[in-house]
Amino acid sequence: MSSEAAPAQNLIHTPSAARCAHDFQVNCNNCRLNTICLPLALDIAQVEQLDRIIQRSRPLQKGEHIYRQDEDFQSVYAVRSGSVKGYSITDNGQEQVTGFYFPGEILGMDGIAKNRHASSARALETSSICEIPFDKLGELSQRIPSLQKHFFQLMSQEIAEDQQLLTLLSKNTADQRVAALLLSISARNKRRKLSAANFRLPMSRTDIGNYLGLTVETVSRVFSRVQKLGVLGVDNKEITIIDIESLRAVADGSDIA
Amino acid sequence: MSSEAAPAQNLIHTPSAARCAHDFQVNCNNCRLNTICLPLALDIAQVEQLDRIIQRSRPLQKGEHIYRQDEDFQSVYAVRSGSVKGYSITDNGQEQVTGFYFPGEILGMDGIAKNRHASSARALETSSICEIPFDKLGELSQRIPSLQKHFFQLMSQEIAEDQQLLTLLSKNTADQRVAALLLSISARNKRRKLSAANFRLPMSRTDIGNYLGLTVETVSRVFSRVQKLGVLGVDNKEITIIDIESLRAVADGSDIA
DNA sequence: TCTGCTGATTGACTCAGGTCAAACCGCGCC
DNA sequence: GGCGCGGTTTGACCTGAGTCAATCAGCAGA
Repeated sequence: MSSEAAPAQNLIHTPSAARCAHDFQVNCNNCRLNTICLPLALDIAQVEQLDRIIQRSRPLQKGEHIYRQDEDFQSVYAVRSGSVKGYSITDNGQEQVTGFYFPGEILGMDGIAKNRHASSARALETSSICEIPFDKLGELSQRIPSLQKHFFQLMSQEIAEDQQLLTLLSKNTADQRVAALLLSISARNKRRKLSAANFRLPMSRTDIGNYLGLTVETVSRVFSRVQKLGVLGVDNKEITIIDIESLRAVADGSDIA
Repeated sequence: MSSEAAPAQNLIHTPSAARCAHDFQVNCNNCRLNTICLPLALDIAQVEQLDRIIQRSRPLQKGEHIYRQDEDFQSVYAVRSGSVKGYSITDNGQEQVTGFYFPGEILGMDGIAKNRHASSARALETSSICEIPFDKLGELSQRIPSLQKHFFQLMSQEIAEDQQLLTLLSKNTADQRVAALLLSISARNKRRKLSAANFRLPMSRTDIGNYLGLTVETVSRVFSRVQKLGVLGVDNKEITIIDIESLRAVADGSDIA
């Protein structure tokens, strides 16, 4: 359902090729993310059926929107490469970051209920996205039980994760929240066979703070403090987890020695 | 999918009748909640198919569990009467209230992802519950597209609501949070054709605080303050919304005159 | 190279809500 | 009736994170 694009394939400057999926020579069967975003139980023929409904457009530039709040809901999306920020604008006009999405992850499922997107999503860096038209996915799910099950599971997972986040926000200190986010990103990197200890944060401090219910200043102070303790190396957006056990200790509030 | 039990039918003291659905003389077609928890598009025959898989057991007493965190996931549940508290226990042993469920509402969907309940649920008062075995629901959804769609929508709605709650917790003051909860309960009462202005809170102040990321003391102070302003009447758990416009003003932070 | 802009950091001060402690209330039970 | 207990309220005080402000670093464009 999503595949990391080969770097050499960036077709941004060939607009005639845009929206033509074949040019990307990518499909679910050869995508190295398919163990993450596809149900394991699908056979090759079924994956091909799914593949046929998926639309792969040109990569999005940093800041471009995938969908906007209140737009008609048509599709859910899988991140193939890059990263995405989900956010909504509240009645009184402030932004609330609702999530960060990395390769292999699905976004847009909050729009199904009302047939209108409940949030917006924009690329945090140049990103490739697979679009999955939801009505076609529904039809296909009628015929492939394991696909239906997979989507129920994906949505359930998002519910469970949001509830964990609620706990984080309502019970934990600034240090714990930031540590938990870093551990989450590290774990998601690991799942994609990337370094769990070394990564570049694609989002700004402001976005991190917004997501975690903190101000920029507090996020910045936490980074400084934890760096001083020798738990993290922080060089602007470049993060090195030096002592993951201590980071876990920070995350669950058991003060480090 | 759920029906408010006739009060006279309380069979708690006739254990032999427990687990025998017929004794409750209740089904989805005669349930006055069916416009809330069923997809509108189902015809009578389809509702009967659904009805056949639903299990209605004896009413639960206050404090009894519907399911427990980490138990095998088998079913989702609909509240027919009463009310339910969802909560989870974090790694470090504290309780986090994840939601309150009223008649017509569905709970347990966070267990689908891992096939294990991610939270626990217990009755806040004597309550009747419809149990919907999830594997059978999945099969039925294969045959009834509008039922599949309805469940996708229900889950999507829960995601969207959780994200609104995240915003509430990360951006709003204690006053705003409490006001928002009261407005939510009021609106849900209204949907069930009950009084939007007068109701009894089934949960404790502690639960409210836990749910909203506040302490009991703060919740209590907010109630006192808002009561003194003439916006609410508070008599222990009995709530009267005296001035709903002002309550809305409190909820969105625009201070009342 | 300089200039301007956006994002990150650091410090000083404030305050909303947490903590701790003491009443208080309603209710079931003896 | 009196007793005990869990839940609620209120007060006094404290603190973690927000606010405001200054500075700094990185980078794009002239």
